[in-house]
Amino acid sequence: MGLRAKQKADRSERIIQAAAALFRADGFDAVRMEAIAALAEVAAGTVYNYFPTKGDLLVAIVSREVQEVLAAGEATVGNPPANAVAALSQLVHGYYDHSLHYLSKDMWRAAMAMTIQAPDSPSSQHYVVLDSRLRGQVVALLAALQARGLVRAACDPEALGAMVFHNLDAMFRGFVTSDQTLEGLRAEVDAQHGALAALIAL
Amino acid sequence: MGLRAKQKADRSERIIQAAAALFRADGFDAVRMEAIAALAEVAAGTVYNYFPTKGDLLVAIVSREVQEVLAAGEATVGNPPANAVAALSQLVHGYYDHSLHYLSKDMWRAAMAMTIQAPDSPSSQHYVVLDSRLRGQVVALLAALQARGLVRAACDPEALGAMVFHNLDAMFRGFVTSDQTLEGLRAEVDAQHGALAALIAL
DNA sequence: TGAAACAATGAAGTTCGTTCATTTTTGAAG
DNA sequence: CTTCAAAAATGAACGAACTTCATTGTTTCA
Repeated sequence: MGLRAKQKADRSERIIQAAAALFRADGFDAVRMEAIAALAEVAAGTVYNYFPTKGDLLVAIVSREVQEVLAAGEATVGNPPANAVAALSQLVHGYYDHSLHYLSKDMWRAAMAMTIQAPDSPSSQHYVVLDSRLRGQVVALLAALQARGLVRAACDPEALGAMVFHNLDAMFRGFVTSDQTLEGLRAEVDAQHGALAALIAL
Repeated sequence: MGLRAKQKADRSERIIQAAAALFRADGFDAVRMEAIAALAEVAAGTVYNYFPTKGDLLVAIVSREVQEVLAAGEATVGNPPANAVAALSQLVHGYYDHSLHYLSKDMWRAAMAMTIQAPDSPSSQHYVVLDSRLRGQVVALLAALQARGLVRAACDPEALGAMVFHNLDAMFRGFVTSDQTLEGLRAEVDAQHGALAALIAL
């Protein structure tokens, strides 16, 4: 890697770190691009050579977050607890417990709002891909449980997985748009998964 | 009703109508408050005597939409088809088929985005109330079906109703953020409700 | 060493939602 | 009918920050 490429990687990383720190501290809307540039020790215009819009900067951080929970989720899907509720809990708690590692509630709200309002922008499409990867993981978990005889054969993992994921997503949206705690969120989904498991578990 | 009150009602209605027409035609973001005021034949400042922000104007239109589908849904809840899938279909198709009556996809996206990004604003809280009324109606339908012996007694209508509603909501979000047709949307949820009914119906 | 390609710089522009001092209209009392 | 206080309408001007782009600087390679 030549000098130019190294500098590019360095700057990109510094910009992301600066943005993440400021977004968390002051809120997405309150942070000016100038401030990010200053903390990253570049000029404002330079930020735009790396991230086309302020929103792309946010999505880059979200992406990091989601990649990590996806990787952690692989372990659960590959070797799930021998119980439908416990397996779902393990996967979902993994998602939720890491959700505030890089991001704040405010940042999640900004990312979600952007994705809904401008679904055709490249960064929104990136977000949608991450979302469907998470959905795929829930589906895969249900399928794995079914293969192990822990979920009725009559269940459709694709349809039920989608429902479960949509529910997770809605609960998470409720979490980031209120002052609910992580404990409260976990308790709420666990209750729902208990109700569902009564129907699908063997 | 005195002249002053009548004029107030008149102007409020004219402003809503003007906003609805322009939002549909040109998209929420593209419409300037000046244009709404001009079409309603008032001054820009006057609009703000009736609606505190541009977003409130949008939520007022959404509110009208939701009030109407809630009223229509009452009929289904009070006298549901004698079959879980048919009952859910009837209720949900009522929601979906009316969703583009006053609003466009773009307007739904704008309303959803606002509500997520600024959940504490009065108009967002209004939106949340409407949302939970809809959720309550789905729960009430499941409870009604259960009372008629069409759904297993072991099911928890509260938990399952919430899951079903969150799923409806997610599918609708997918609809308004893509070029999916209403037919496509209906088919998708019907498939999921079929999968669910296999588990909960008697 | 020189020049072409690539990247950084940072000051200025643009665009609307919103505000508010001023003017106009309304309603009721004398 | 007149007066006047309260309510409402008016529309010009503001403000704020994301993004652009002409200019300047740096790296690469023959």
